[in-house]
Amino acid sequence: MTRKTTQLRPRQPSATPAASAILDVAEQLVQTRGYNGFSYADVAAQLGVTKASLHYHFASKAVLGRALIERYRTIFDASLARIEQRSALAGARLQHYVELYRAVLCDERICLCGMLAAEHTTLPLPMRQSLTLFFDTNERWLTSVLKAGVRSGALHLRDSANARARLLLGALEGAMLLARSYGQPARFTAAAAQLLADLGASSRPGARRRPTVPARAT
Amino acid sequence: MTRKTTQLRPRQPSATPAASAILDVAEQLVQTRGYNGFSYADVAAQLGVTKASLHYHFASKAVLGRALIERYRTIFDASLARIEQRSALAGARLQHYVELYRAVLCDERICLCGMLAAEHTTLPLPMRQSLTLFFDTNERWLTSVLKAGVRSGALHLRDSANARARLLLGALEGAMLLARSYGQPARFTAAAAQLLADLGASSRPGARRRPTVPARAT
DNA sequence: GTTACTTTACCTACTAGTAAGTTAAATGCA
DNA sequence: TGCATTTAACTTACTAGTAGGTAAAGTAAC
Repeated sequence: MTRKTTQLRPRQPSATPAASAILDVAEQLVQTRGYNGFSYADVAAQLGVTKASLHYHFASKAVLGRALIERYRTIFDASLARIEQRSALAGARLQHYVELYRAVLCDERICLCGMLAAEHTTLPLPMRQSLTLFFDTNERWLTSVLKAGVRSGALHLRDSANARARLLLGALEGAMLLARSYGQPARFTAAAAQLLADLGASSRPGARRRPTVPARAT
Repeated sequence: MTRKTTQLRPRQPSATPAASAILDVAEQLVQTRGYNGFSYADVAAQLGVTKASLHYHFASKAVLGRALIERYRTIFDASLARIEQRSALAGARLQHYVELYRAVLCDERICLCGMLAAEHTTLPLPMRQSLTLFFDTNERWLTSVLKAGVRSGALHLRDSANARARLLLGALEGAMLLARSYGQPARFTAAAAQLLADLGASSRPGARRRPTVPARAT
């Protein structure tokens, strides 16, 4: 009698090359078609493997979905850290933040978490929790950048930095949504430029609306 | 030989009470779970009829989906017309426009077309076309309201009325998305208030930022 | 007795998920 | 070093359930 036959679960949760390839394909599918708009069969077909093989790496679709958000958030966090390293000014940091979104959109995708937010009510609890974590992280980062911008005099807010951060986050997600459904990434760029201009930040990194130090002519 | 057997399609496309009940249920389902997140079985179960009965009224899911958007747009258009009748000031009109969205959100839904925009790539062509029509209509209406507001001096825009209309539309859709996934409608209200304040409109209908008549102290 | 509507009974395709067998490489140990 | 044993990484072949959709018969009212 064969007792210990198949036993799922690889050593490292999702860091193996195969698992990461699955995540790549699944991510693209969720960002274009949504969580309810793709199946294990789609992923398997694109990778040229069987569905069962996917189940070996990610026991269920819910587990895969969660891993997707976790990885997305990790990579996003790293991008935010890089922005802080490379740019000191609030305006430039926001500029680069917008650029993160633009890159996604130009790949004919929308933000993974924006998409999942739409499907929120149909998602398993762990996915909903990870989702909130992603938005919270973004909100906190934006809030701190906005606060710094206000302190330095580069930005001018009517309302609290936190409220403005939430507005920005939602507005960028919404702008992506519409820009993609029109197939016009420029719609997103235009919206983002206005949102930043509303903060008193100019649309080009380095420039200022009311420079504290006289701007050097080139 | 039975020649003329079952022949689908009722006289009036979707105006019968039964058809409109189907649309009601389907609309709620799409607004909460998405087009790919509900099935004919769900609608049938909620109405206590069979799936086949639904197919009599709406031959396919795509047909139902299109009818959903068309009806939504018609009703939305009527609401916009009513706003124009009842309010003359741009600020008040925008206020009421926001109120349309808020009502949807407080019903634990998001905008039908915002949801469908997320699922855009998976939708049949007719639905995508109707969707664009909805957004175009909204954009035009907002543009005209903004233009009137600028003319009257009630609003102040840095950019074109059209660009600002697109921003508003996207920002409101995005704010809904996030507010619902947090289960906090107040997040939407806060975002909307800021968006209107950014136009130089105050957050309460009737009031102004720089009143031409001195404000009465209470 | 036709028109409007609904049901029963089905179909095919696809969904997530599972059980058990296969292969190739890593590992334990004589 | 050589062979046995694990184990990671799959595959084949299947499950039960659901998806959207159809054919034909039944009912009820004008």
